[in-house]
Amino acid sequence: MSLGIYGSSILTLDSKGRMAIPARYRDLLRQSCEGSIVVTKDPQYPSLMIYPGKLWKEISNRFEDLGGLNQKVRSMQWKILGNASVTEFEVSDRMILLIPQILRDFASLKTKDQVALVGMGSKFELWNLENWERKQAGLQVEGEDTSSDLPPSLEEIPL
Amino acid sequence: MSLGIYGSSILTLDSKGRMAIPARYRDLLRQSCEGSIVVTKDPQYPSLMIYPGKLWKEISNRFEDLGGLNQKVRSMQWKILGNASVTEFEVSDRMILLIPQILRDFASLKTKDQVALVGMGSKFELWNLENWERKQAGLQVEGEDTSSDLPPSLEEIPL
DNA sequence: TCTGAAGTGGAACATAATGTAACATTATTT
DNA sequence: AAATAATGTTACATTATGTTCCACTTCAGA
Repeated sequence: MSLGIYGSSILTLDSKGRMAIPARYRDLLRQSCEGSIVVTKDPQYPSLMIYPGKLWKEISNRFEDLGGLNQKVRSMQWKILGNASVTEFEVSDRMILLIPQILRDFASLKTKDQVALVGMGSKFELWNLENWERKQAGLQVEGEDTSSDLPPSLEEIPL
Repeated sequence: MSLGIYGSSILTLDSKGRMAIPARYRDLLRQSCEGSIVVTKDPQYPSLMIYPGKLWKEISNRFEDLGGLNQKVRSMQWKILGNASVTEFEVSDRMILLIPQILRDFASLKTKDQVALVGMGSKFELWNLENWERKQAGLQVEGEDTSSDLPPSLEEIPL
């Protein structure tokens, strides 16, 4: 069942690469993050996925259950599991999220720069603002990889 | 089953981009919005869709269930889910709706300007008045995108 | 142990969102 | 036709929110 996380916000990363989760999402997240939020790479586009802890557990388990003998599965596992950054939350927290430098580089997010945080139902995507606007306009962006057709076992995972 | 929301109204956005839902729709909405109303982009025309909460839950769940590994599905999710603005209502409320700036820009709605709110059965459309009049006259408007053919999984969703 | 870099936390500021009340216009009733 | 009620719009006051600044902590390597 969906968490009801929708809409996009323009935010700025501070000088250390942190951002505040917009207030309207905080209650929703407290109910579903189970104390943690996970940021990882998007497998197809130069953007980041932000999962509430509970959903992350489901999705990461699905990937692990697939085993590692299929090439495409394996590289998807590297991308999703191998880049995940877990942040612990106190319930009372103002929900400030540090995006590690490796992930900022991957998505072209610079400190003191504007980013787009996009609610996609039960998770967020985090985009460089310029790239997000290009995708909205139907254009391609540097670093996207939508070439490979995926095995059915992967297509079933509600990433 | 249809809600019976029909007809069009000419309204004006206030200086902050808000509008009051016309009184004649309010009772209908209270019965079907389940405490919330959702505004999002129209996928084909430069206008906005306004859904009562209950219908939004059905539609958004359909999109989320499709997963995110297909390109065309993903970009439709971006458009519909990623741009949705959820407004909570108290039952006794006067039903004033803030249209976020990103959505106003998309549909060319300026503050202190006239707009057309069009009842389409179970949802509304919100148009720049000039564009609405052009469409009534059978003309094209800037920002239309009716080109792309969609995968069957998307065509089935009663947007 | 010292030093520098990276991460964390609190408070203050500016701005945006929200709520309230009054006004003007339209519709309805007597 | 006049009076009353309902409705949409405007203006102002209040609250909430995101961002910045600065001080403090932690950790790794010299």
